[in-house]
Amino acid sequence: MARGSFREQVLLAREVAIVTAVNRLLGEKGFDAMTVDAVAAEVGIAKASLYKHFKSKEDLAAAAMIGVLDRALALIDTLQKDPTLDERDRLRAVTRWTMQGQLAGEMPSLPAQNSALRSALMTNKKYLDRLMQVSDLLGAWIVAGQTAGRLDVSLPPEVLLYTVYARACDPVLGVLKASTNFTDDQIVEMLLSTCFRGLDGPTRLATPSVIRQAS
Amino acid sequence: MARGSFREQVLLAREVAIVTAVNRLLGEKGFDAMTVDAVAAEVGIAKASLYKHFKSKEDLAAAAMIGVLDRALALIDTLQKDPTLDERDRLRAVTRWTMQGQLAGEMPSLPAQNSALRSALMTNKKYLDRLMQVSDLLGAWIVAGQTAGRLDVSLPPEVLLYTVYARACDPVLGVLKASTNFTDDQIVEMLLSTCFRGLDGPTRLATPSVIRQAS
DNA sequence: GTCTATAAGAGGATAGAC
DNA sequence: GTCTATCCTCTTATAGAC
Repeated sequence: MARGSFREQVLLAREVAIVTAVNRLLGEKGFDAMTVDAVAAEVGIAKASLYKHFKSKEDLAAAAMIGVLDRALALIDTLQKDPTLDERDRLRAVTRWTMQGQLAGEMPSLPAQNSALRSALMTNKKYLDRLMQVSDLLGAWIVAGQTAGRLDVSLPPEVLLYTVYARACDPVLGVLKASTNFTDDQIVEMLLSTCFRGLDGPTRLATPSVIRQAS
Repeated sequence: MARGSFREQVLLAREVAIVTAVNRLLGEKGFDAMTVDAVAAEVGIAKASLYKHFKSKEDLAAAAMIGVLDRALALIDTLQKDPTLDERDRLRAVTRWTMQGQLAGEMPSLPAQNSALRSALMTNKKYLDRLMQVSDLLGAWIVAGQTAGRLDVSLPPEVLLYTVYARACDPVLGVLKASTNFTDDQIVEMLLSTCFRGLDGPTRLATPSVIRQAS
């Protein structure tokens, strides 16, 4: 291994450390409340050094999001290969992973409102590529699950997809963790229940009059 | 009506105008992104004048939240009196109102993370009073609904309560509004379905093994 | 109570030496 | 690439005249 390669590895390790810190802080405080100073402090380097690796705060967040999507793609791939699971089981497993990550403080939560961050992400090819990959894969599961009658066919697939996505930033997780004595696992299983089975009791009512329409 | 009373009415009207503006901006941008300058501009007064009415930005947000809770209490009272509705219907109606308010941009969305705002709210007696009133009333409906088998009895009442609360800041509403052609009413009815009936298809699976535990 | 002007401080980003 | 020191902008909050 050449000397240049070693140096590169050191730099790569530093970037990994930066993204890890960003990931944690983004999960803990959200994008707005996270300061670049805090990231630099957690990594143990000067703020100016951060800007040699990433050109803006939005870039930092984008790197963290790309990491999450990469992990999601790896999980999806693993689930895809398990023949004992149907599509609903797989979607549930991804949702569970999402919730567990949030409770562990490793899931960067990006307010859907933020415009500066959103526009940065929407022009980030690496991010968009992975987001579309995830959406395509999950979307295929959803449609298959609906066809098999395991997922609600009266709802457009996008609605199911976005509902699953939203579990990554569901505030109920944090509120339950802070105000009750349930374990993380119990919280996750309960919210998986509200997500997939809903709040209704066992008495199923008539099919809702949801009207399908072009999206 | 005395002159002093007239002056007071003018001031009251001004405060109402301020809270209305805060409400709108809080719904549109959230607490962090809302600036006091923007509020002053929307009301049409100087920023310093704002601070004669409310002593801090947190106070502004608290006033808006109190207004929302007052409206919620009024709605709950109306629903309470309607004998044609069962508890689940009432909970659904409150959830629908919540979603409609968010889509109309009138529902201030407060990130559950924000500490400065949270601590300000937690020491605001008027806010806490109303929040507890709402929670008690909705909690009673939930327990009654569970007893009647209309709401999932395998979940603790708090989980149902917080899940309903979370619909006031569900990002799925905004995403669907921005990326599809569904009408507001369609979006609301679809998300009411995901909330109460869940994502599962008509084939109900075995009762989930959610373990009740002290909260 | 309303205004103009400004203090006070946080936070994103950069200059320039090494 | 890393550091220290600094700039600059934005935002909350207040001083002081009217």
